[in-house]
Amino acid sequence: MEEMAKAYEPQSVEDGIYKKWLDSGYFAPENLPGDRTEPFSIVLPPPNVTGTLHMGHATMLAIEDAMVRFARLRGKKTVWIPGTDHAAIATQSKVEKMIFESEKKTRHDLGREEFLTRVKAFAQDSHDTIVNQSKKMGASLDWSREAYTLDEQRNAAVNVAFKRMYDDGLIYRGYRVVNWDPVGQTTIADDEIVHKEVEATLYTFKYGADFPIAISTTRPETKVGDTAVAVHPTDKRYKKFIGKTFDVDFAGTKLSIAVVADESVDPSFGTGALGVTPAHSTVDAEIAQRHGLPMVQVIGEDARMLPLAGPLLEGKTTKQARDIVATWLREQGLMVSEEKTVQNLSTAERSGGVVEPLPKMQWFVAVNKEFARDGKMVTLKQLMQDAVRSKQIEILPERFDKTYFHWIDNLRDWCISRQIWFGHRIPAWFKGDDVVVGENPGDGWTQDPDTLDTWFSSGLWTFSTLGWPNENAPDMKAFHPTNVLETGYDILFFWVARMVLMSTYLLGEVPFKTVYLHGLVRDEQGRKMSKSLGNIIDPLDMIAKYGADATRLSLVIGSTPGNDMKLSEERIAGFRNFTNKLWNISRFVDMTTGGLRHVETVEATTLADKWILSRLNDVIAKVTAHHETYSLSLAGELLREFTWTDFADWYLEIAKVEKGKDDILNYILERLLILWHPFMPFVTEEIYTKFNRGMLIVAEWPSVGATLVVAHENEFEKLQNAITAIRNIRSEYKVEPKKLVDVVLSNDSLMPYTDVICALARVQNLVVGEKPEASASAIVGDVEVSISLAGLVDVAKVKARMETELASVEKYIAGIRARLDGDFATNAPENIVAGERAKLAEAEARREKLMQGLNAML
RNA sequence: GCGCGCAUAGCUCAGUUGGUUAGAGCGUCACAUUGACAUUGUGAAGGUCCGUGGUUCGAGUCCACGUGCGCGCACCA
Repeated sequence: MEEMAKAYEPQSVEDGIYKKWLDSGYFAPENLPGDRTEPFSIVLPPPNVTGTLHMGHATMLAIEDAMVRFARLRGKKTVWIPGTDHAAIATQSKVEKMIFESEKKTRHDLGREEFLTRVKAFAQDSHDTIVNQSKKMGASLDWSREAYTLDEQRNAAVNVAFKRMYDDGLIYRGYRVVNWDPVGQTTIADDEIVHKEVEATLYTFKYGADFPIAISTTRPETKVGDTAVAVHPTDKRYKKFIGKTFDVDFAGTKLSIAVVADESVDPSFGTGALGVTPAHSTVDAEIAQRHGLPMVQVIGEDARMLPLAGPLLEGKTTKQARDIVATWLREQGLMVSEEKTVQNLSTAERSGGVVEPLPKMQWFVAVNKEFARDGKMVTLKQLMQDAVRSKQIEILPERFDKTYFHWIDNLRDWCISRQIWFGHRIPAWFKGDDVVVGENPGDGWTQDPDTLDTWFSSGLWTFSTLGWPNENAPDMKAFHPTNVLETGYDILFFWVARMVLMSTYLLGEVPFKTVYLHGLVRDEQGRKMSKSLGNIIDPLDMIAKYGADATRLSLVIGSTPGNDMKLSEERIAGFRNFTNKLWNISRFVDMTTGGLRHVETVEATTLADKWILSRLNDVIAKVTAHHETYSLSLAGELLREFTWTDFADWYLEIAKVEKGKDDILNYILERLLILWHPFMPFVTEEIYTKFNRGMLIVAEWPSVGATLVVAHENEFEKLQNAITAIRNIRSEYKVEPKKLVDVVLSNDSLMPYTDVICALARVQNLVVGEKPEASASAIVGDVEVSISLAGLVDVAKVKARMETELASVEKYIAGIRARLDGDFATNAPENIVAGERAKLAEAEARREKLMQGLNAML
């Protein structure tokens, strides 16, 4: 038997253990032992192949792995599917940036094919890093099922989904105002926009001297594209102009401006009149549509003015054009006022470019269009709402329900085409004005050059990873809908909502039953971790320094759904101490019981045994329940409390003086390792090898009630006091506990504590009767030490303590009495009142004892 | 503007459906430490549960209003 090292060294064992798991094949459900019928499945939110994993990913892996390992230990047919996301725009812009920095070339210099080769190489690299990091974390992912949002199978799924939606009229092509990112040279979705506050000037002016209404704008250069002025229908100032059209000469362009009435105009803002630029504002485009106004595009894709903007502005940047128009207005005497204001500028999340709303021919998913489903007319929006409203999907924490509904209520058609190269090519083919969606119809047809929004393929993730579009794929039947989707709350809309859309539409079932939203990992001061702040904690560094188990614990314990978490290296170091504690508990049991071994059942003979075993049962029951409701943090805290305080600090101490506990120590330790395994898989697996019971990853979760014993609360307190007494005697008199053999009780002032002393005697294996004698003694070993307890206790201290206690008991009694005298006794439920009465009786008894003791001391 | 959240010990946070003496970790202080544990133990101090009002026999928990902070969405033309 090899002795365990004094301290646990994660670095020397973790890689070996992971390899052992891989070799066992247990990450794949078909290899799991036993006859498993109940499925448990999670698909990993695929990390973007844009780089490396950060603490957010580590949190995701730690939480999901805990869920998955728990399910596996509970005997479920468990699978956790890994994968990565091609993250279209994010990846393409990153590679573009890198290529430009090193070679000063753009993607157009390289050409589509060469550029895509470069992106693929980069993505492959990132992928390998991510996989390696996930393994370091101990993630029990089924690598045999690994998927990639841009691989062949997923592409097949995308094409089928696209065609089906197109055939149902839910995907359409339309000339609409979209968010154009002039830097990335692509359209982006509404939720890829980031608003930034910037200073701007609000110009108020008239289009021309003869135009009767003044308007306000921060973007006068767009006004060359105006076709109307909108006012509120009830606005008395302008009522007389509604329906009229004015021709004006504006900054070198001839404009024809109609005055229309629209409810959406706020009469109290500015002049109460809104210049309508249908081509360069989504809001204006909607107004224009309502009134049948023409759309004039004056800004191009390069964010420069088009010829239609007139000779004065053509070719100028929007900023230059703005100044030109402002100057022109001042010169013409048309400017009414100029004031500083704060403008919320729309920028592209990825490229940082200032978004320019432009009309473009794009592909859209219609979220408000009705289609037939099970004989009823529904919309995609309704499907998304119903899934959550009907509780088929439960969101944790619940409050995100509201956010979810709020978002869907405001949802507009989803623009899914992107003018970038990296991504799923849109499966649409053109020949003149003809369009075919699906396979290449043959010669003379050209495919749409655009690619799909990355979230289109991500939306299919729960089932594209399970073999869809083959609906008879065995994994589809076995594992869909998945049990949990665990992800950060920041992508509730981007991703979660779109998965609900795709799954309910394409499969008619929800993609998952529970959504567990974890918080963001922040630094000690609550700031986001970022490169520029230099406050990033790298998971790999932490694993190297403190071990994967400690890193995982720090991310799971103390983290509740939906709430951000502050993480510091200190915190991780604290959990490293705990992994070491568990190691040393095992080391102690190993050394003192002659080696770790499986014990099937145990019998509780002493008070301490009954207590610790009843605690264990309680912990098993509660930890199991917490896992089932995904309250991982609570489960972890409970386990830590039990392991450190109850088992290590108390029971192990008792075991040092009270022999014959070898079986119970082994019994509890083995079960403790299983209970801890979901949270700290490495150290538990390593210790478990000493039990010679095969691999812990497929052990059997302990059940409650194997040894159901109940110890009275009071007895537990006595034990604690007894242990304290041993320690005090030991330290004050420098007596080794094993040689303490005689206890003399000779002072009446200790009467209130005779129970405690009695318990102490029991722990010491001293023989005592029902009522403690004034003295008790026994001989252990060959040394006899005689100690009078009266001499050990500072009577003044005891008296003071008793007096304090008496005061608080009096107060407590008064409180209960007051309640019982009031309406409480008649109005509260009987069992509650009875409980109060019992507490009162108990407190009174305690008071009686304390008073007796105090009297004796006088 | 619309919506959501948070406020509990010095710090970070738990606190399940209201049940009556509010908990943990870290930190602080005191004591102990030849130990399975360099990473240990025991104990102590520390709280008007943001404020005000309400519902209730009973409120940290439910309701209303207020204050402070944070987040999401939309946007002002």
